[in-house]
Amino acid sequence: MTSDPGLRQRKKMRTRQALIEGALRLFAEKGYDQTTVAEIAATADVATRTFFSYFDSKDDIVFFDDRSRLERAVEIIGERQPGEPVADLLRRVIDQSVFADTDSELARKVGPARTRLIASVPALQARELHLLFDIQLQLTEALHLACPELDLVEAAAAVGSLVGAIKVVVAACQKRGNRPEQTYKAVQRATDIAIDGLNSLPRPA
Amino acid sequence: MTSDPGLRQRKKMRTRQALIEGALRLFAEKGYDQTTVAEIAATADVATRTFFSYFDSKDDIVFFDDRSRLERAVEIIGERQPGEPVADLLRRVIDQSVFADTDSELARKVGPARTRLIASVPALQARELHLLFDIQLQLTEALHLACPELDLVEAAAAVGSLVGAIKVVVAACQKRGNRPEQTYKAVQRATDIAIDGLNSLPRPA
DNA sequence: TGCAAAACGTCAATGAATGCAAAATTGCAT
DNA sequence: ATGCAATTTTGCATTCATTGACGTTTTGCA
Repeated sequence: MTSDPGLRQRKKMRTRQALIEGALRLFAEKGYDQTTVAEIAATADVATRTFFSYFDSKDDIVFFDDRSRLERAVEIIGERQPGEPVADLLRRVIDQSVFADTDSELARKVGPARTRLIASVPALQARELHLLFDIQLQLTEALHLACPELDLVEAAAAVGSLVGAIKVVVAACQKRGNRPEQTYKAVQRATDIAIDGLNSLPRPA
Repeated sequence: MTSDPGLRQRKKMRTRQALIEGALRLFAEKGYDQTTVAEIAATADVATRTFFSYFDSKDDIVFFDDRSRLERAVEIIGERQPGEPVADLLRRVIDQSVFADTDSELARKVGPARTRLIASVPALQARELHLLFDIQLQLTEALHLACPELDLVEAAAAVGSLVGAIKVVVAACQKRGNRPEQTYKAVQRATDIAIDGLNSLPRPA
């Protein structure tokens, strides 16, 4: 399958790619709300209707690589070393699927611009949170499978606690306008807090 | 201000209430997607256009009491007893603002039906997650203010970790079709895990 | 080459959301 | 009670995402 994309598939890939690049370029140039689906379709020389056979909605196109990120994460969980502590495993998941650039050069190219875009468009924020939520449910299943010592509730709590801590911390950093480096440190701190628990926080003087 | 709503305000309140009740009734009867804003407006005897001066969007009306829940939560955080452990404080916040019914009888009346509705409509799920995210940022600020021993990152991690664990656990329970009672127990467990940290989870055999 | 499936495009319709200016209501002062 | 000013409500037009139905074109394969 990977060896034989076939003309048909290759063509679809190219169109898909063209739509993504066109969309992100337009979003950057004119803003998300000011860009219509028709315009996006035009950049790839397809009909407006066709756009919707590639993406379910206008906002979907911004998250084109979510699926591959999730797959990588599930893969990492599946490769858990027997006896490896859950905390260690999840640390690796975060590092390699959230921070690592996806294989595609495309993802690398748009990375920071996309982050800014999402942060500035409420509709995209909502979409991202929804996708992330779904991802967490799938990670929960994967974790439950890979760690027989965890019941489903424990797996869900582990995933939710870690991802939740990171997500809110990142948002708080962005809101305050932190540099990426500081934000990265904050993520490490958030991870530690989730792993060590709220009781590990500093006590009142 | 509470003593003198004035005819104008009272009328607005009644219209608002009528819109909410009409909308939720229609959503329950015909489903969310099958209900148009025009129909909702009709149940309250106002023009379609007027709906949008009461709510920013069709999905907004489902979350009519979010604001008051948030306000209660912030209030509770503000009343923190000096020296009270963060974990205890946040436990109370969860109990009293998430589970407790809001003051309004309306919220109580629609409670369970609304939960089912949101779970079944993707657009509402996304909206809920977005609102919840925003709420978490505000709780982070409140917590940071009430607990000087916590820096902003720590406060954000605390809120995100706890809320994240609970949210994912609840979803996992619903997905599996658990009874409300089991789900409630699972929330307690999720809370404990967030507070004690992922390292408190059972180790592999 | 020729057929069946897959993809694309055209057309039309629905419905959310918004801007605008006119019409109706209400609060308040005279 | 009357009238003015502020606030709301409304009707209307418009834009745009999204979807369904259906005919046309391409591509894969026998």
